[in-house]
Amino acid sequence: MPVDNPRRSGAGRVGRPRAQARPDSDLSPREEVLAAAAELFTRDGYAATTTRAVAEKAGMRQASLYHWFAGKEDILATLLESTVEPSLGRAADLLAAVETDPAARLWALAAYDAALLHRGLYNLGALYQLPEVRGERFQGFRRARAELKAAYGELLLLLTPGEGDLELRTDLLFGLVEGGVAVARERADRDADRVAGAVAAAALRFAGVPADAAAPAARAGAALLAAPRPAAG
Amino acid sequence: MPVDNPRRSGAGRVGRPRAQARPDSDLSPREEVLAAAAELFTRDGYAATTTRAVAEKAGMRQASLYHWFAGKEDILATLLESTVEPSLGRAADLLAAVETDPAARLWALAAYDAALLHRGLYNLGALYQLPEVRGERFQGFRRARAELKAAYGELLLLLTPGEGDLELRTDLLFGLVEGGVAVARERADRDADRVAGAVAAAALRFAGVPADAAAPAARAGAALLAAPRPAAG
DNA sequence: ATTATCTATAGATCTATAGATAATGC
DNA sequence: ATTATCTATAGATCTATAGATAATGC
Repeated sequence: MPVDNPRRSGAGRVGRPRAQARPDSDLSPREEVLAAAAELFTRDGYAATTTRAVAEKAGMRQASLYHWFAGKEDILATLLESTVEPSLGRAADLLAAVETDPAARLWALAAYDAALLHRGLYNLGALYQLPEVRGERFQGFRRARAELKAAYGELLLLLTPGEGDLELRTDLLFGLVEGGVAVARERADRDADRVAGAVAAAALRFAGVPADAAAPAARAGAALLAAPRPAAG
Repeated sequence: MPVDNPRRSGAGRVGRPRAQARPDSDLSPREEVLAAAAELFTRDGYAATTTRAVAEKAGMRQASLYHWFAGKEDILATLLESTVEPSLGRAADLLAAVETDPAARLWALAAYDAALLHRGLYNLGALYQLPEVRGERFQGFRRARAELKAAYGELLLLLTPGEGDLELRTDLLFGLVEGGVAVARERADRDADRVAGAVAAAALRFAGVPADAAAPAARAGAALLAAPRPAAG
């Protein structure tokens, strides 16, 4: 089986050289494939993207893909997992910060998550809807996404105790973030931070945070994101 | 070219009989194809659904599809258009009702739209994200959807005059409805009206409607939907 | 004559595997 | 010996077209 982090560049790479030599990319071949796939999947759609197109964009032949991934689904699953994980890590930190105003924590979670969905190559938000994602290989991703949603739910409960239908309201809050970014992303001229701030403000209103409390909560939330993350343990 | 509404059932249908006779369906062959495609596209995804599967579910052979539609894309475009159009009609009525409280009108629009997205076979909300939808055949759909979004924007402007960034906030409101329904739909045990009510309530909060004004606005909005639609002028 | 269907199939892919090859590692 | 790549291709589809056929309409 291939090693996760082979020497990335320079002379003296193990293995047969590529048919099309390319400038050194600083990425491992595995990462090159993921980056290529992320761009093509989001631009052209998962089903419409061929393994050949991914491989060529990554600088290798179609068959070489299979040295790094079990198949096309494996690539998608890896990408999806890598998109939720950072938000999930943040969510854990924010849930643990029990002394901090829940409104600030919700602002921080929504802003972080929205910025991640918006930025980078990855508008994988849209891919969540894919029926392929129902398959077994995607269980890890689905679990992580459900956990992230549950974090929104916990903060929402702190902000609106006593209101019924928490589960449905959690789904709508989560849908606001994912769907809001998806629609906002249809215009190319917006930067991630602006969208993230607007999404986070909307999340606070959704959670019933009064208008005069919103601005301080946003400031506190931004400060949470700026601070170094607490060490695990 | 085929006629839009051929005799739907009974003995004496024009044309060669189907290979697999079926109980009369009350639908025209065209409608049978659309119903079959709607279910398969949303269940298995557009790309993963073959023309053969659609045809067989509709009770005809694969090639017979092409008598009614120019191709697979044509079927999808027709479906998408038919999903937005009713909401668009409602939106026009609601924008014209200038004497009515904008909060009630926004409630009505969001609830109607959400219920439509949630109900029926059609969770075509998810298909909006498809890269195929960028093609030329989908221009009509895209225009209709943009017009629907603009209606949300007009009501939002009435409710929050003076707040900046109206365009981005409109996108987020629209994303809240589409995305909220998409996530809420992941659980099968919710009925459309409950989801629609929750989405509409969230839309009011998003638009800054104060908590004590929300319940009356919801009642007035529901009344708007219950009343017969005004005749076109 | 017109219509709605059918059967048959050309042509175009696309994924994944088999097996060879050209580097470095030891 | 190990690794990362390559070339070649089997096998499986899938869409859309060509042309025939079996009803009703007039």
